[in-house]
Amino acid sequence: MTVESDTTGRIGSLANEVFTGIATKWALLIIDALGAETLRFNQLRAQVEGISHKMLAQTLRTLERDGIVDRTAYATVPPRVDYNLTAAGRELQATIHGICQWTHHHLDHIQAARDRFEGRVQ
Amino acid sequence: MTVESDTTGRIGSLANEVFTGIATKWALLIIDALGAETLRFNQLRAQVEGISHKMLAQTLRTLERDGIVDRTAYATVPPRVDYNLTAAGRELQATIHGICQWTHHHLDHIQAARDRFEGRVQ
DNA sequence: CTGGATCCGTCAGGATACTG
DNA sequence: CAGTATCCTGACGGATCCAG
Repeated sequence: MTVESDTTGRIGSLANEVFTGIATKWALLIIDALGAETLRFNQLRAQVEGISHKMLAQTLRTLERDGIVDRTAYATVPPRVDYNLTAAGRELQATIHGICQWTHHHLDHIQAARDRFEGRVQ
Repeated sequence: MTVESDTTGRIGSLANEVFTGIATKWALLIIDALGAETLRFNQLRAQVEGISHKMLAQTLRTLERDGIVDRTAYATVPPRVDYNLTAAGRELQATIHGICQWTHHHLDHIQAARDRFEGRVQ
């Protein structure tokens, strides 16, 4: 429905690009973590299990660019930067949180499915 | 409950492993596609834009193993295999569909945020 | 038509060091 | 503390061929 805009930008490719950006382990975990409260860089690093310094910075940058995460830097020393979700980001977080909840609630179910699968494949 | 399975007893690692499996572009798109209707292999291939033969088969396998996707093969010739979501899978699909919807609804918002960001970074 | 198996290039992403 | 830049390895994932 009315997808073709101009010569340069196909909306479809933008959608794919954006989706590719958030359909990532780290992006999803970061967004979910920010759902609870505003966090600073190293607080996020501690909260998102196993994420590296580089990936956190990199992912936060694209999330900020796409208007999902809001970044506010204070000119203090040492510097202090707060990250929180934008209005759009909070909407997204609500659904993402559902995935995390689902994973948590179905762990035993999944374990059983795996055992069944293993026996099935011999 | 049902945590004490292996020597390590790390339920956290299972959760992380499962989450890593579904927090993927292809997995999310496949699950969302199956939300609408039962689909066959090549129907899925056509529906999930840009997915390769290999990744479709591979992702479907792990989704089946984790009890998210149900696979039913008919012993006909040529063979015919139907994929659909399990009960747990449908729960998951509901939240995943929210992400797809979000992406679709916020495209203009994102585009504006990008433009703003570009100007901001000089 | 479904779905392995193999080869192979690309790049995501970790480790490290450096700046403000 | 926050963020960037560089190097380098492993795996993700595409293309292709083979099988039931």
